[in-house]
Amino acid sequence: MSQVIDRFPRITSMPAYERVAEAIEQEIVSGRLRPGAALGTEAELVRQFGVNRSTVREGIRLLEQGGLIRRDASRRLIVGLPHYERLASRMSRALVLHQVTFRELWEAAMALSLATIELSIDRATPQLIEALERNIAATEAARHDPQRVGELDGEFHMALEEASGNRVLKLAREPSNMLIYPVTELVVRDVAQGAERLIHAHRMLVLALKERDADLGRLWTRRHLNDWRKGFELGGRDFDQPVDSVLLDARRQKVGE
Amino acid sequence: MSQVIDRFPRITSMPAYERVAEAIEQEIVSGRLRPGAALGTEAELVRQFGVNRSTVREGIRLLEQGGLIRRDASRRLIVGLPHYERLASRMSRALVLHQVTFRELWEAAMALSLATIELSIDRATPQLIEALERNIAATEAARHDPQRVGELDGEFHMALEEASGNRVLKLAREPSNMLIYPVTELVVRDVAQGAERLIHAHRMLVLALKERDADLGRLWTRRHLNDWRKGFELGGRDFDQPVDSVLLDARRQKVGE
DNA sequence: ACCAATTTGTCCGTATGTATG
DNA sequence: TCATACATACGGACAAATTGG
Repeated sequence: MSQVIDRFPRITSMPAYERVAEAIEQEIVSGRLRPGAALGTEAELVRQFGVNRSTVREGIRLLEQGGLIRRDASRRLIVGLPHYERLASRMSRALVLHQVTFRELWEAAMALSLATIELSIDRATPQLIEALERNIAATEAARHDPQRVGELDGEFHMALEEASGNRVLKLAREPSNMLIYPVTELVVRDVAQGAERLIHAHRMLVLALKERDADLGRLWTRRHLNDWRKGFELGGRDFDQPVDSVLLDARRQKVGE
Repeated sequence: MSQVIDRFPRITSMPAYERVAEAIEQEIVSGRLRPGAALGTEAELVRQFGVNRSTVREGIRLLEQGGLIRRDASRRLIVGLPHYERLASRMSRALVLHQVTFRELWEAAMALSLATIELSIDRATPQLIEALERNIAATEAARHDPQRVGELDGEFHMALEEASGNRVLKLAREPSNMLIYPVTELVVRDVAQGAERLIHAHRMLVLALKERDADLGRLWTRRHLNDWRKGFELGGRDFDQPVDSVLLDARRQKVGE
């Protein structure tokens, strides 16, 4: 047995099903195949690549999982546009497997929330502010239902990210969100006045949007997240503890992936 | 044909290969199968699941793509730990397909860079500061080689993210980085004094780390990124133009994925 | 270093359920 | 309603690579 560390992947090693996947992927990322375009039947791919159906099918599975290709209602292959949520779900799963801590999640959420509110203050439309106010009203109505409050809080911040007009920011936040919001429910449940403090913070954030007051937005973003952290620690939880896979399981059941 | 929108996915619809993949995934994310653990041979999985080998293989391909399982040197299946870079690569590919603009990338990079420098100032070790200084020295030596300057700039910020001690932040930035740094080379090439300004900014960032001066760190992070933006626009490029797939192709060739 | 057993990669043929026209 | 096309799934087969004696 050789002790030498391989520097190069052996050139003969790439199986046919990987090459099939890569060939199709190249066509898509290069733009020659647009999202929504039909990829042809398996039989056609068999003919084009000159490999067996089983091989084509394995290659298809590789891309199918990443969302790069998918099947329409009649199970025909079409080029797909990888959806944010799907990728975010994989990211948060990776975060859990890497045992990141709640502190890391919280720090990242703070940075991204501050950027989100700043951009939203510049770009928020009346329609969006109205949607946020409806969300606050719904949260007030559900203030005694921690689970619903947690859900509505997630929707509030999702709408805020939408308002920022920055999809990169939204995508960067999503993995953290998927792990943080399930805990919000617990925080609201544990802390007396938790729901009220959350609602008030949301109100002040909307006020900041209306007045286009960036300082106010930053202030209440910080307070809102600090409240979350205090609630987290008041519940006897360790801020430097790795995110538990239990959280991910709960989240995945809701998403229904 | 029914015009009714389906409310529920039909329960019989999940193909056997998907159920195979999901069953294995559950074992992994729940922690019952640890990264590095052997998954058994295909024949064993055929026996356990009671399906055909082709079906097992298709299910395996689904997980293989996400990095959740991989093959060791002898092509046996083992549980893998999805690597950041792999996911970041898919994320940036999705960003390109969604035609995000350089403005969106830049705004996200700004938010994350500011957070990174703040945390790094709290947590940077002497070893790390030394590594950053070596990087600056190397950049000075290569100041007339735009490509090398671009690479070293990427390494500088990567090290800075490492110093922040926050993997979520690092992961959130990586997709933007993969699209931004290839352009840094062009910016340095176009702008006279580009390399000098870059080097000076890096020096001031290291100074901020040494003095533990957060204000200084934020100031020069902003200046550094504003420089990048000015250079981008001086090159006649449109800041609100979608990221071109050409960039991704160039990047993917370097990574060699 | 050779040999036998195991395992993966690939291929072939066929049957079945389902969607489309 | 019927016929066709297609994806899904199965069983079997063989070559190449790898392992372990």
